[in-house]
Amino acid sequence: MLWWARRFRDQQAHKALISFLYKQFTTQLAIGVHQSSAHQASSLFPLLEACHRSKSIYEAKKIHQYLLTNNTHIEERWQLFEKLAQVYIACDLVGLARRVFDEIPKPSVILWNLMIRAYAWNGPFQEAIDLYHGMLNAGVRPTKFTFPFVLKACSGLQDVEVGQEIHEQKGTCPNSSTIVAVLPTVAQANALSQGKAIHGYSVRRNFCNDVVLGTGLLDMYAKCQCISYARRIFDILDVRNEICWSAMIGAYVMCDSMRDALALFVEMVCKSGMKPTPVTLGSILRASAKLNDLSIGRQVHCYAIKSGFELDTMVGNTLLSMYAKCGNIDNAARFFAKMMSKDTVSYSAIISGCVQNGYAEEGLLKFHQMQLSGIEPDVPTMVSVLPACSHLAARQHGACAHGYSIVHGFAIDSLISNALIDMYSKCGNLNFARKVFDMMYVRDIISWNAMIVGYGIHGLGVEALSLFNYMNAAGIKPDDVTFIGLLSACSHSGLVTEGKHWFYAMSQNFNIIPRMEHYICMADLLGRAGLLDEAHIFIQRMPFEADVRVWGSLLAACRIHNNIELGEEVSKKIQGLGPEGTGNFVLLSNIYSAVGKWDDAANVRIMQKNQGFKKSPGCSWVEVNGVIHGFVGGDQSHPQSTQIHEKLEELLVGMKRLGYHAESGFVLQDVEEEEKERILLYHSEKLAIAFGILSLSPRKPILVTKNLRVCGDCHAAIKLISLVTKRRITVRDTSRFHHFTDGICNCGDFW
DNA sequence: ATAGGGTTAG
Repeated sequence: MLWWARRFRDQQAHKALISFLYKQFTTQLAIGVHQSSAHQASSLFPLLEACHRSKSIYEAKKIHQYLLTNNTHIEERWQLFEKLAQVYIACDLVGLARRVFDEIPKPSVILWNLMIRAYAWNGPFQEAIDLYHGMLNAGVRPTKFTFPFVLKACSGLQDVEVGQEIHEQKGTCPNSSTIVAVLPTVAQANALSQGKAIHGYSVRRNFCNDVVLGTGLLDMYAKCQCISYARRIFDILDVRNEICWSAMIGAYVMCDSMRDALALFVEMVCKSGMKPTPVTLGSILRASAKLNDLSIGRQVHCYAIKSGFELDTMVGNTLLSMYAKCGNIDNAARFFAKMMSKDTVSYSAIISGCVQNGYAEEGLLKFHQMQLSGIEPDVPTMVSVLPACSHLAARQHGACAHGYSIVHGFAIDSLISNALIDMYSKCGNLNFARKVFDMMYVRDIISWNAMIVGYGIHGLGVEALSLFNYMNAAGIKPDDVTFIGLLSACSHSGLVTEGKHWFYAMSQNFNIIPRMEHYICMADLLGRAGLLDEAHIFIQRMPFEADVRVWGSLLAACRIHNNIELGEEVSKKIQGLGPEGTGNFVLLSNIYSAVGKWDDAANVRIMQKNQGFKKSPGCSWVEVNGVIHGFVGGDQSHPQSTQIHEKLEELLVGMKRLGYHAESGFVLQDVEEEEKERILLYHSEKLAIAFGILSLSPRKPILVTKNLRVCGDCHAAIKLISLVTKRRITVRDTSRFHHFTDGICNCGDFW
C-alpha cells in the first residue's frame, strides 16, 4: 500500500488517501482484524507515512492511541513509534514527539537528529544540547546533520563557548551548512575575530561563492557593525538572489546607513530587476522610519498595496511602526484599525506609538483591547505598556503590569526591569524603583541612568551623585544620557559646584562631548541658582549656536529671579530664532506682571496673538481606583464637576484664612481681577487635586501629573491646601516631582 | 541564508 502514499504528492490527494486508509483501519478494528498482528505494520506504516506528508494530527493521534492500547509485535512497535515521533515533529508537536521518543529504547540516529532539530527550532534550546549529550552517552555517533542543529541551539542560547566545544568535539571538517548554522551565534556574541576566522576557513575551502553562506557571512559582519566587510562579500558573490539583496539592504539599516540602504534598494529594483520581497520592504520601511521621512514611507506603502504585500502581517507591522515613528499617529491608528491579522507585534507597535506621540491613555486602552482580543502580551508589549503608566503616573496600572510581568516570567528581562525602575520612580515610588534596581541580575547603562534620573526628578541630587560615584566604582562607563540625568539632578537640588565639576569632567575624563541637552542643563543649573550673568556668559561662549531651549531656560531663570533687563534681552534673542519659542512669551509676560509692568505684559500678549502663537493647554491627571481622570483648565466635563468646584471654593476660604491671594500675574487673559481668581482656581492641577481629595481616602497620598510645568500660583496654593487638608500631595510636572506636606514643597520653591 | 514591535535623557 505504501506506493500509493508515495505517488500522491499532492496534499488533497493525501487527505483523500488518509481518509481511505483510516476508514479501512477502523473497519479492521471493528471486524477484529487487528488480532492478527502480522498484518498491522503493513497497514499502519503507510498510514503514518500519509499522516506525515499531509500533517494530519488527528489521524496520527488515533494511531498513537491504538498503539498504546494494543500489543503489537515488539520490533515493529518501535518502528511505528519512530515514525509516529516523526509525524509529531512534522506537525510541530514537540512535546508529544518527545513522549514517544522517550518510550523508544534505541532511537535511530535520524530520530535523534530530528528531535534535536525540533528543539533547535522551537526551543527550549538547552533541551537540544542535553539531547545531543544524551545521544553521545547512548553511544550513537552523530552524523553531519547533527551539528548544524546543535549549533543552532547554541546560537539560540547565545552561548559561543558550548558551540565551539561541540565544534571541536566532532573533530571533522565543518561543511558549509555547519558554518551557516554557527554564524548567528558569532553575530549575537559580537565575536568579530571568530567570525573572521570562519570567513577565512570558508575562503580556503572555496565555499565563498555559495549564496547561502555568503548571505550568512554578510549578515554576521553587519551584526558586528562591519558594514564594509559585509558589502565586500556581497560584491564578490557571482550569483545573488533576493534574499541576499534583502540581507544587504537590511545590513545597511542595521549599521545606520539609511541612504546606502535606499540606494541599494533602487539598484535592486531598477538595475538588477529583482523583485522586492516583504522582508525587503520591511527594511526600507525601517530605514524611512529612522530617517523620519514620511514621504519615502508613503511611497513604500503604495508599492506594498500594489504588490499585495500590505496584507503581510510583518509588512503591516513595520508600516504601522513607521507611521508612528514619523509622528503620524493618525495614520498609524487608522492602519492598525483596518489590519486584518493583528498579532502581538501589531499591538506592541500601536501601544508604543501612542505613548511616544503623547497619547499614553490611548496606549493603555489599546492594551486593554489587546487582552480582550485574546492576544497574549509578551516582553516587548509590557515594555511598551510600562512607559504609558510612567507618563500618566498610573500607579495601579503600573503595579498590575509589574505583577503580570512576574507571573509570566518577563520580570528577569533587563528591558522590563529598566522600564519598571522608570515607572516606579515616575509614579513617585522611589523605594520600589531602587528595589527593582538592586534586585537586577545584570544592570546595563540604562538601568543606572534610569535610577539616577529617578533621584534627580525627586530632587535628591546628593543621592544621584552618590549613585553615580558607585557606578564609577563598579567600573560602569557613563554615557551622554547619564550626564544629562546627573546635571539636571544637580540643577534641581542647587548643587552648582558639583554640576560645574561634572560638566567639565565629562569631556575631560570621560571623553563625552557635551550636546545641546547638556548645555540646557547647565544654563538651567546656573540660572536657577541665581547666577544669571554667569549663565548668560556661559551660553554666549558655547561652541555652537544655542537653541530656543537653552535661551528658554535662562528666561525661566529670569522669571524666578525677576530680572527684567536680561529677560527682555533673552526674549528678543528667542524671537530671532524663529517660531519655536511659543511658551516663552508666557514667561516674559509673567516677568512684567510680577513687577507690576502691566502694559508691557499686555503688549507681549498682543504680540503673541499677532504672531499666531497658542499656548498648549495645560492638562493634569489623577488615578483613582485604576481609572485615569484627566482635566484641562476650567474643565466642566467631569461627571463630578459640581462637587469638584464646590470643594475648590471651600478650599479657597481656608487658603485665604492662611494669607493666600491669587497671583493674577499668572493669568494671561485680559479679564477682571475677580475673573482672574476664578481662572486660577480652576487650573487643571487644582481640579485634579480637588477630585483626588474627594475620591481618595484621607490617609492616601494624592498624585497628580501635569503636561506642563506647574504654575506659580498653583504651587503656592497647593502648599496651603496640603496644610489645610493635612494631606500629602504630590505633583509631577514636566521637570520634576513636587512633594507637598504641611505647607512645604520639597523643591524649595525653585523649579 | 534575509525578517516586524521594546527601556533611560530632551
